[in-house]
Parts: sequence; structure tokens; C-alpha cells
Amino acid sequence: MDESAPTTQSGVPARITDVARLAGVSTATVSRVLAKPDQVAPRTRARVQEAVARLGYVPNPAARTLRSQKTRMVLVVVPDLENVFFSRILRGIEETLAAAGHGMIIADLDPASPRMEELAAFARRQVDGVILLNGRRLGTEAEGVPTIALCETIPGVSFPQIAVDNRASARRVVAHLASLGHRRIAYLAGPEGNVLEVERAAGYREGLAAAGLAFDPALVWPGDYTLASGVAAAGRLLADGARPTAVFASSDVMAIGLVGALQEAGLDVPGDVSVAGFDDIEFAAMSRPALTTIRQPRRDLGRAAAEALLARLAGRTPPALSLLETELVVRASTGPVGPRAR
Amino acid sequence: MDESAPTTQSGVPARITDVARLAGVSTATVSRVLAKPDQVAPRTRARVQEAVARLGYVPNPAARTLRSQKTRMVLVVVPDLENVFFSRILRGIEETLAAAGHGMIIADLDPASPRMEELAAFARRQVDGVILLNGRRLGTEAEGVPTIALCETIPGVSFPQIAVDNRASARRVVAHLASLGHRRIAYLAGPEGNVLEVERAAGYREGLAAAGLAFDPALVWPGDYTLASGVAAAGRLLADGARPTAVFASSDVMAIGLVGALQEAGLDVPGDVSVAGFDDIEFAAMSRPALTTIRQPRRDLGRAAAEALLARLAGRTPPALSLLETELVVRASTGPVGPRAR
DNA sequence: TTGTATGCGTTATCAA
DNA sequence: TTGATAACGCATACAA
Repeated sequence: MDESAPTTQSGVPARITDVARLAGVSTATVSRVLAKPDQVAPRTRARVQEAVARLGYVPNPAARTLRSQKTRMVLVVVPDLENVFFSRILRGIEETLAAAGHGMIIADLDPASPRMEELAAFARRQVDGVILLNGRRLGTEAEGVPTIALCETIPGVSFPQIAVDNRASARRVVAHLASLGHRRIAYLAGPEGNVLEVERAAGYREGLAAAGLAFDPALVWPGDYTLASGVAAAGRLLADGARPTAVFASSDVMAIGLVGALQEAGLDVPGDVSVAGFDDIEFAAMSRPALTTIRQPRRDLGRAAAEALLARLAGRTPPALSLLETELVVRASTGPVGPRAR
Repeated sequence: MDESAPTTQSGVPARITDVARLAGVSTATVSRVLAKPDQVAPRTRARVQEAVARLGYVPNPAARTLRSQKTRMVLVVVPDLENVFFSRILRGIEETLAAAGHGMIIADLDPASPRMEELAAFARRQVDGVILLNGRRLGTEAEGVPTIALCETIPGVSFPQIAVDNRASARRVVAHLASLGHRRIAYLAGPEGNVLEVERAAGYREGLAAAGLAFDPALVWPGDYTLASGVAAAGRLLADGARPTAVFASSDVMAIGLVGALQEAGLDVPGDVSVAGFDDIEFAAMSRPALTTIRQPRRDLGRAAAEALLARLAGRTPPALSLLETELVVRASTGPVGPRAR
């Protein structure tokens, strides 16, 4: 009944020498059977595999790493594990890596953290590759550690990057709002200097231009992707003499904060103001009114990054930049310009 | 200007022999300076430390692990990384482990997954300890891998467990609702058989009893901690002839789904129905109306688990069960029994 | 207090 | 196709 761990009788994990002895071959042959089975004669191979199974042999990873200089581990650097945005991406990465026999180590690290250096030292030795989600280079890529940037692209680097077309997506949001008749469309920005922010802001302006609307700097409000900045934006809107009839918030979290604060102030969304977000986090669909937003294919983003890294590890060269498709998800938070606002 | 990696001139990472040569000592002494500095004469120690700094020496982890049989890594098993509930716990674990020089490897694994076995094989070799968040034993603890269970306790195991008092917390929610005048209080349950569910359900019944209210099985609704089950519960409530005036949902996610669906049906929360949740996830405060709930000290839970594990690694024996304090957070989703319901 | 020497468990090189 | 053997880089028992 006892499904105890497969080991030698003694309870100590079997080593390669145990397998070799049982199969009547050398350790070199055992190693070959595991790494390059077709270089071993079928009969020998069968004997070894039998012995491996009997002893439940699993190679010692540390010994393997020491000798082969490969760790079969990948480091994933996220800026904030608490941000729900990343969870599904991580899952996409993990499932892809696991299928290829690689483990995933997560570092939750503010890009400004001094631990970046410590982490670089870690990455140099403990992983075969790195996926960066925080828009900051680790520095290890220069030392030959294959690296991929995901979502937050990093300008001027030579390694592959995976992202969505933030600019085009932002344009699409503005086009949607304009098509509903909105002519005063505000933009709730992300943290200054952030790549995502730069792109989305540019898309906002281009979207206005495409709809024949003038850009008004007074309608660009500062934000930092946090709930609090969404709430703060509500104050701004309420104080505004010439209120916008729609707001494009550059993250769902800000959009949700904004909507909540507006409702608290007695405004109706979308009756008085339409609000759109970006990301399509889980709570976008469950907030009231359900949020119109841009869906990022998060799982696919994770998968794509992991695949690109695996390709690099295999010596291939993935494209310098891959852009995945987003989708405009129209829900209840955006609607035609209301009678009051007209 | 170039902050290149600290290595020997050749670009190859320095080894212990390089340090030994530069400092004019044996490798054993270098090793000692790093592991037990006080066993080395101050002057020698200084020379070695100087050499270490000059060469930017960092011990090779694989070699270290191979020799010492310690990996300085901890495995954390979560049932669902997408569940926002875990993120802050993970951060609490990570910061504590990092401070002690241990890395954190996350496995995102449905408890029913067949990968549990594969993971056990991994844990046996690649980590010094395990923290289980999914209520399932890995089996490696029997083989001497120190293990801690967190949040979802596992009955009948001998290793330390960290959790909150789910039962007492549930009682407190019911007491709160009862104090607002509610006499028909429904309970939206979690997945059948889950430890958390069993405890919270018991607390619900005890809470009713303490308030002098009768238990009515018809007021216990099935759920599984997902949004969808919260939405489904709304249908149940609306169809109910003798509607409850309050609902205690055993997770915030279900509570939020329930509230949204009730609002969609034209009911007012808390005017028509009060709703309370459990967990205090980030969105509890930002949903409308803001959710009354039980706050779990998630970061502290993570820290406590990590500390308990570190204690075990150090040969000490933490208590078999530690319960951390929760807090009833009263927000806007619960209120006095409304006139319509009275 | 310091040094010598050995082995941790593999993989890779070379020779057979 | 297979085997002998030398690293991989470190920590530790033991000796000095």
C-alpha cells in the first residue's frame, strides 16, 4: 500500500554507479542511455532502462549541473507579484518551461531595488536563462546568459522581446470612444517614463487625430497604474469646468478606482462618463459596470516568452521583437454620450 | 564606467583556488572564512576577505550543494497562482527566506495534479525544505525534507502548520451581522471537504447559536470560492421565498460575484441584503459597496511559515500549530436590516 | 589556527 | 558500441 519514494532498499537515493552495477555496464553507458539513447545498442539500453526503473534512479541535479554547467532552471523577474496582471503570464511561462524540463524561479523585485545586483550574481550561476518582466536589464545577458524581455520592452538591447502593440491598442480604445460620439476624451496616464505609458500615450494622441479630435493637454491626467491614482483622477474630473464625457485609463486598476470614486460622487457610468481601461484583469469583468478594456493575451505572452527563451537555449535566434494581438473588449462601462453631457 | 560583473580578468568566474592563491592560503581556509569566520585568525581572515572582494568571488552553488547536500532553496507549492489571495503570502515568504540566504521556488499545482509525484522527486533533491499551501502532503517529509503547511492545514501530519482561526473568524462575521439585526443569515460555502470550508461552516453554525438563531440548512448554499459560484448564489437568493437579509460568503471573490449579480437584479446592497466576505483581498476595498470581510494577515502568514521552516532547518522544533490573528473589517456592504426586509 | 587530501555524483573525453 | 578516467568546485575530516 505504501507508495514510498523509489530508492534503493537502504532508503538512500540510487546513484549512477548503482544503476551501472545492476545493469552490468559502466556509468558512462548509463549516462548515455539517459542523454542520447540512440547511441547505445538496443539490448544494452533496455538493460539499463530496466535497472533505472528498478532503482527509481533520478540523476542528482547538483552533480549534473556542476559537470554540465546547465541548471535546467530559468529566472523570471517580476516587478510586483501582488499585481494580478502577472499571475496568468507566469502560468504561461511555467507550463511551457515545465514541458521542456525546466524549472522556474521567480524573483519579485522592484526595478529600483538594490537587490538587482545580488540577483545578477544569482542568475550568473543558478539559471540557464532569464525572462525580464520589469523593464530593467539584469546585465547578465552580456555575460552570455540568454535573456528575454516580456511586456515591458527595454530599448537598445540585443536580446529578443515579446510584447503587445500598446500604441495600436490605445488607438483602438480612442476610436471606440469616438465612435460612441465622445469628443472630449481624457487620458489617465501611467508612471512617467515607463515604456508602456509612452506607447499608450502616443496611441491616445494618434487615436484622437484619427478621429479628427484636437489634443488637449489639460485632459491628460497623471497616474501610476495604482488604484489610488484612479481615485485621485475622479477628483480631477469633478473639478473640471469642461468635463470630459469619456476617460481612457491606461490600466484596469486605475479605471476601477476611477469608476468607484465617480459612483461615490453620484455620477453614473457610463450615463455621465464612459470609462475604458487596459489589460483585462479578472476584476474588469466583475466590477460594476463591467469594464470596457483591452485584453492582453497574458497566457500566450508567457508561453511566447518561454518558447523564445527555449529557442535561444537551443542555439536558435528568435525574432528581435514579437508583438502579440490584443482585443478590444466592449462591456458596460462605455456608452453613447449621455443626454446630460451633450 | 562599466559596471561589469566581478570576475577574474579573464571573464571567467573566480574559483576558490583563485582566492586561495591570491590570499596565500589554502582553499580550506577560504572556505572557513566564508562559513565560520571566527575560526580563522583575524589577519588571515582579512587577507582572504580582501582577495574575495578583489576577485568578486561567489561560491559555485552547484559545487556547494553537491558537497554539502544543502541547496539553499525552498519549494513553495500553491494550488493556484492566479488566485490573488496568495500573492502577498508569497511575498512574505520570499522576503523572509531571502534574508536568510534562501531562494524560493514556486510550483503552481492543482492539488489533484499528477505532477505532485514529479514534484516530490524534485523536492527530494533540489530543495532544503517545503512550504505547502495546497492542503496536500507531498510525501517528502517522510524522507526527511523539512515541511510546513500554511493556511490549508493537513490533518494527521507531524510537521508544523500555520493558519488562522477560520472558525472563530466565521463566528465573528455572524456575530457582526446578528448585531445589525439580521436574523436570516445565509452561508455561501466553499468546496466540499476543504479544510477551510469545514472550519468556516462550523464557525457559521456556532455564530448562529451564539446569537440565538436557528440553523436552517436551506440557507447554506453551495460554492467553490469562484466568482461564478457567487453569481449563481444570487439566483438562489432571488428565487428564495423567504429571503435572507444577510449573506456570509466564505470568500471575497464569491462575495463580489454575489454582490454584482444582486445589483444587476436591481437589489441594493446593503439596503436589501447585507453581504460579508472572507480574506480581504485587494478588491474587497475597491468593489462597490466596499466589502465587509475578515482580514487575513497574509504577509505575516508567509513570514511565519518561512520562519518556522528556517527554524526546522536549524534543527529547532516550531510549535505543531500556530494560529495568527484575523481582523473583522467592517465596510459598506453590511448594514442594519433594511425597511423593505423587515 | 592552518593545510592536505578526499569525495560529493555526474558528464565528457579519450581510448579500446 | 562501450569503458576507464578525469574533471566540475567546493566542504570537511583529519593531520600538523
